[in-house]
Amino acid sequence: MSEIPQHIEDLFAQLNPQQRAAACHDSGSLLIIAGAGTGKTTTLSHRVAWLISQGIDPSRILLLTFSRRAANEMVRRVDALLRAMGDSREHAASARSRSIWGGTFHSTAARLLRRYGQSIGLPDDFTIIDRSDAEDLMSSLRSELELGNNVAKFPRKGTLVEIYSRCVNTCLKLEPVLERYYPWCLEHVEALKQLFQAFVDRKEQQNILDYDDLLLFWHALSSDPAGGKLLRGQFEAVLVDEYQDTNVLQSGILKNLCPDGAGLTVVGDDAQSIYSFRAATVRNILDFPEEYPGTTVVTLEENYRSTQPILAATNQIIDEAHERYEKKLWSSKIAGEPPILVDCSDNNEQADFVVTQVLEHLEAGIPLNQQAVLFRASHHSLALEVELARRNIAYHKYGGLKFIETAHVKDLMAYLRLAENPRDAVSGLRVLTLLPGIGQKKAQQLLNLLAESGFRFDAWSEFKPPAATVEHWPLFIRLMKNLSSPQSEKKGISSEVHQVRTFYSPLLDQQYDNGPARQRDLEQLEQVASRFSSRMSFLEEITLDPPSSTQDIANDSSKTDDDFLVLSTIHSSKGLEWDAVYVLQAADGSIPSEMSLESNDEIDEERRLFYVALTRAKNWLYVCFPHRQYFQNRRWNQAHSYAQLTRFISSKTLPLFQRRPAFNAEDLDTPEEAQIETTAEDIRKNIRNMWSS
DNA sequence: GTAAAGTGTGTTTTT
DNA sequence: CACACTTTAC
Repeated sequence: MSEIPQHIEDLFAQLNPQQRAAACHDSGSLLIIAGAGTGKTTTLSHRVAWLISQGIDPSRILLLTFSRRAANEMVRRVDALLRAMGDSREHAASARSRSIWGGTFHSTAARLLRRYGQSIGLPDDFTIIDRSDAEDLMSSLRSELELGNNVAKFPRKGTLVEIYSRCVNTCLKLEPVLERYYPWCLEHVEALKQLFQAFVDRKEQQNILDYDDLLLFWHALSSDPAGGKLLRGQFEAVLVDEYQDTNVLQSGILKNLCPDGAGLTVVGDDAQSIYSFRAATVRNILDFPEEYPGTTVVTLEENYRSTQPILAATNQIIDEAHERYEKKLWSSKIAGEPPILVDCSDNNEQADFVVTQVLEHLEAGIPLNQQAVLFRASHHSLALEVELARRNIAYHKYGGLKFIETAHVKDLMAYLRLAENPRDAVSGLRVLTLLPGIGQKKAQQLLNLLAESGFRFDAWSEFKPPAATVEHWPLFIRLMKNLSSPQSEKKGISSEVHQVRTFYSPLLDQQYDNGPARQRDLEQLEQVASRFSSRMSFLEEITLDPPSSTQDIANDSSKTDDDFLVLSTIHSSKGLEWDAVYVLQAADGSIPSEMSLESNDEIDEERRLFYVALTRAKNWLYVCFPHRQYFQNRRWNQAHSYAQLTRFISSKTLPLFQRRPAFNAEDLDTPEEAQIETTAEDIRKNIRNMWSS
């Protein structure tokens, strides 16, 4: 460690010795094992500030995080540090921190490929498709090639993309992937090969890249002798957050960027690896020291987040994992409430309990935004959402079905994407089949016509539309021509959204129910669009970093400081923390998920997931266990079974919790009104069901 | 031949 | 409730 000037010394004095060692490490490869709540973000931002203070040009620093939000937060903190370091040029400080390359692997890939992709023969005007677009493409190729027709158990489109994606991200061939993860698909190997081949070809023809391609081409670019040199010349320091959730392709990219590890810093926690379904491998972080000999390993174990009673429980839970690397988190916050295991009769009572407890904390001065409800699967929060709506409590839900994935939003984006890239037949097919009277076949003919004309929408004027299409057809052509005219760009992207909306609104009302609500979504999208300078950047941002909740979109610009409760999947809660945390559905089958019981590896990952959920809590932790589980099945409407407590609260863990029922007996007869209301509803439901088939 | 309406089945997590 | 597949309508 080199000598530290006094004014910088002061800034780093607030770090603990391990954090400080990490932040001020020299340029050799560095692995920071950062347990939950150990000040990872602080350490990483100090490290970036340190590197800059050592004379590294910020534009030659690459900071890879798992979301753009995390990247922005990091840059903000670096900025603050640079100012505090007394950079004489105040403005210079923020300009410098802004020039840092920050973002996700995927968004960074897009940026780099637009700049340098041509050197490996990739056009710079590609458009990017998301997961469901990839599924649509896969599905239309499947029917085009007539694969899997009349064949039992041919994988569905979602599974097809999953298999394909896993092959790409693990860098494995099809057969081993099938054997390991999809053995029931082995009989279709040949069909799959043919299909995936066509999938690759088609994406090339259409000048589109999917999520996997972004990594794949970045990897290819970095492997190329010339391309690799270019990228290595671009970056002097590379820092990676959440390294436990990277995959083989991503670690390969890093290896190409920093072959001997010089300038490379990775941060993560093997106990929080929860993305193996996305081909992330915990081996990346575990084997890092062998991959880069001479690596300095720093372990952060002092937890600044949770109270000791909460840590005692979470430490015990992670201790029981099959494979793990020893570290023991400790906290100086000795005193505190024990975590509470709440017995609920069913998920309605669970919802009731959460709302009651949330309000109690609110009255005691804990704002809603310092409280969060976490769950394994998006639908686990349904009953709670109903209750929150009924009692007028504001909430934001993260994870699950995103705003951007709803059909009407996808429709609108497809018009814009087709205008941006007329070769994009996925979007073409989508917008054409929206027109009444046009289905798969006619749409395909029209797309062929478009291709033959050199992708000029004029070509469609020759088409004789069927009766149902007549009134829409000329308007549609005019819309597409307007959007693709050079003048359109000048008027701004939100004017384009407006034009699309004008054309599409009547179709929307016809196509879907709940029209007004959907129309409102599109109005919001128009608002959002006004913040973007070009159609390309709008499309790219929206596909690579979609707003994670519908409410975010509404509030983003106006920054309403309305207080709201956070509802989130555990996956989306990564890296965050709240004063009070409520975990729903701590029952076997939900946590761990029924779907992930095949192997010890899968169960271990579910355990880590539970661990991640619990370690989000600072002061209060409630784990809810609804005893009775209802079946959603239409046929067995009223059926239920009695669940088991999640296996992750073992006999050794249980004593670390305080166990109590959701409501005490005396509480139960107080809210009489509500009591009678629900009872009546139950009776009606039962009566109705007596006559339903 | 093609589009649209109808029927039966299975539900995680996300860049 | 969306998906794959089937039947009916144009």
